Amino acid sequence: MVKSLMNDTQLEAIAETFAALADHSRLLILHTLQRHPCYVNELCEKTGLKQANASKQLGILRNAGLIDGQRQGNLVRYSISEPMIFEICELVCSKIERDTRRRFEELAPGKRG
Amino acid sequence: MVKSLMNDTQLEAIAETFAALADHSRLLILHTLQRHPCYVNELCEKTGLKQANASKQLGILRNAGLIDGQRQGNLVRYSISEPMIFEICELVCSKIERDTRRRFEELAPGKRG
DNA sequence: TGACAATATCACCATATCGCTATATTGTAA
DNA sequence: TTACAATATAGCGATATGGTGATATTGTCA
Repeated sequence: MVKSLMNDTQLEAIAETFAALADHSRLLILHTLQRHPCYVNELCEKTGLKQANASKQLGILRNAGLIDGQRQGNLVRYSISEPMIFEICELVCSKIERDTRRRFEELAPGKRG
Repeated sequence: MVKSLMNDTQLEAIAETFAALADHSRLLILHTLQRHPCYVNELCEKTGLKQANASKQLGILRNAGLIDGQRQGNLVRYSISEPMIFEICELVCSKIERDTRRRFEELAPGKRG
């Protein structure tokens, strides 16, 4: 077994960041916050998530250091704290598009799209 | 609830890609394959993963379209099929470094590193 | 064909996670 | 203080996942 350039702690930290991104609801939240910061109730309305679930997912995103929440009286205003995630998502999206196109070509070779 | 620019299928596809990246063992495999393609037994040796587990995780990575496996007689040679993942990992790594440094600064303000 | 090697898959246990309801916490205003 | 609103947390059931040993599959060679 080879000595790794990456140690376990680093790998675990990277894995945790990806885990925070690996959920439909949380991606939806991030996608919503990308347009503009939101209070929790707004987020629930826009995403269709229930309040308890939204709070839970927001906590996970905040723990991962991807978003930031600031109390404003009775409300909490969440915003993206790590714009880098959109670069990442764009890379993934382009990969998925490529995959989809390739799979389509395999199914219907020569067809124009 | 607002109409999303991203539909559920797209979000699910993105989430699945991140899920494939959200595991310590799989990151270790990718990190190993980044240096050069490997046969399964080599991979087991280098990563310390057991054969059954390595096969399982390799299957997940292949399903996610991140790696590619080619039979060569009795062996199967795996290689990265999506170099983009290293761009992604680098972005995440730099974020983690930043976070770590910031946390360190908060604990020991003014200290030189 | 049979014996063997490399890899993949199966069945299982332990653990983690999602979304839910109910409840607790925190802040405002009277 | 009480009443109320916004958010967070607890606890639950259902489901998914990681790692394991055992076994199946696939390929090589005699």
